[in-house]
Amino acid sequence: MSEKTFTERVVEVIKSIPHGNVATYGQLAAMAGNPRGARQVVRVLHTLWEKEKLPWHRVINAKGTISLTGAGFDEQKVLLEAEGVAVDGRGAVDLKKYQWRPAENVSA
DNA sequence: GCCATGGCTAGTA
DNA sequence: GCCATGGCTAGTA
Repeated sequence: MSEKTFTERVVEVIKSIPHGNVATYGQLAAMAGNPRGARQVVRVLHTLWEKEKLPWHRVINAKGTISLTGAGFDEQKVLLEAEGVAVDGRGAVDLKKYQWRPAENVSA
């Protein structure tokens, strides 16, 4: 059988985060089939973002803030703001406003 | 062993 | 602030 691995599903789900939206590590893990796989989402981003051209900047933590520090923090903030996502000085994003909610996007 | 989490607790104001 | 959690990439033999 050629079942996709959890990692492959994580890659796909990250790729489908819409422009101008954000998703949390745990949310992506759940969408990929494992609600407890947040750490794996972290690993996928860390190791595959370049090779898979992942929109890594659209992934933030469950508190709704940027998890990166230093230069990475600044870059993520800039990339998000460039696509219309407001980020405050602490790196906080309004999840109510910008979190990706696939179900809401289903055409009526 | 590694990783950019997440959720809950204790301790302070 | 602490610690349980999950799946595996990179590098050597």
